Amino acid sequence: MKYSSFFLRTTRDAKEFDSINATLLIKGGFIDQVMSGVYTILPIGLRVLNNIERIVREEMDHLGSELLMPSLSPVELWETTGRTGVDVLFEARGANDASRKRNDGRYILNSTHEEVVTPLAKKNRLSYKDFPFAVYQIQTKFRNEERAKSGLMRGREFRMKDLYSFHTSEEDLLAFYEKAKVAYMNVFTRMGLGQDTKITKASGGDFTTGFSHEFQTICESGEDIIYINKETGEAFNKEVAPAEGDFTQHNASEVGNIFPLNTKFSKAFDYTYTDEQGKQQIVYMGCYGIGTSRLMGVIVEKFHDEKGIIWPKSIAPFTVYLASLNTDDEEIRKQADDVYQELTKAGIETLYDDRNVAPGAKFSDADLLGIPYRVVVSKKTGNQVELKERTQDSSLLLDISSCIDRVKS
RNA sequence: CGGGGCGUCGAAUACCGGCAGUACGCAUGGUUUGGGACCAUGUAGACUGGGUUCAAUUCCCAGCGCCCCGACCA
Repeated sequence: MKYSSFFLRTTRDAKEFDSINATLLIKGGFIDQVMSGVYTILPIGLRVLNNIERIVREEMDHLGSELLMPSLSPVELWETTGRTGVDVLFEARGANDASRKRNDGRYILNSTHEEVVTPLAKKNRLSYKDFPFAVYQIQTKFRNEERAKSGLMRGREFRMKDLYSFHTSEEDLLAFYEKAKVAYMNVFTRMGLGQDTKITKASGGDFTTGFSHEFQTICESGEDIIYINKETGEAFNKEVAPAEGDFTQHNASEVGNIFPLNTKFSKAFDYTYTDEQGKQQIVYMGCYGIGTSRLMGVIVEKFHDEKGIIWPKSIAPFTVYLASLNTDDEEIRKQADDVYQELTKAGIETLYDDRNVAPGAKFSDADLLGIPYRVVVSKKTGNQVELKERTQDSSLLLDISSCIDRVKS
């Protein structure tokens, strides 16, 4: 991708926002605020989000089948489960519904999808032979947070992966629940968050009288407080923290949350299956969420320095930032074009800064954007290139082929 | 949802009851090119509605929006 034709604009003098992720993502042109808690994901930001969601997909495909449910649903479904009173729900109606005297103009902008997925499953999974099964989606969710804040950490519209599992017994549900924990940790580990992400006991909230489990990433700007038992390593959300024991306290941000729903929604929708004896039995369900856009914010909070973002290689928007200096020199321009071709041919995703701007502007953009490798072509580099990692201060002068080998290794 | 603050060129800010300023960006020309270069010229701005006043961007009221603190966060 050539910088000059990419829809990307960084700013030098953006003001400081209430969180590091908001400041760096806005300065770097990853996101643009449309209103409180609502952001456009700009092209370079979308590359990151897509990478995050690709990893989530790869892990979730082991658990269930991907589908896509709608953002809009009829309010009647929510009346069935009694969740219309939840105050984060956005209600929507057609602009002309009132004047047309229609009374079917009430919709919910879905904040989660139990109300959609349970009737769906009930349509075609009715025999014990059909169980267990699970479906998931990655989709935009709406929650009317009373106070949106901290950039991507707490928006009113955000991206989420939500998976729903269906079982013939509580034991089977719990077995799947443990498999989901493993898959979740794989996701966070692949993004560099494995060490600092704790499976945390939390309240079951509206869903269950028992515990749910949150995946909490220890993070200064996190909105939650968790306690970790020094002896056992067990983690607890503040809301369920036990009084006994020796604990360390941490700020943390919730990147995932899983609930054993048991029969809450199957009862509401009267979802039963036929067992081997021909009898009707109630279905057991679980739900499992990962906030993918929030993950993007948390990763920035975890991985940055005074110069900008430091993306983990697995989700970086590009692998290489290619900067050609001395762009008015025809020969160097041509050499940089060739290096760009070579990198691209080698399958390395490259942002080629071909702009006619001062070298410092290119270096600071490379740092701010957090791309893992920086490759420089200039009159100093001769017929070689200079390779520098984002995390290191020193650079190496290399032939293009050994540069490619290093980047790919 | 309680409390507070703020709305000024594209973004950031300043001053002011009487011609709205700065540096950034953007445009044009020239000089530059290893850590956000420089010169010249140009470009563009007072959230909306009402009130007070000879005169309102400035003071008052309302609305809308944004931000911060707290509560909330299935």
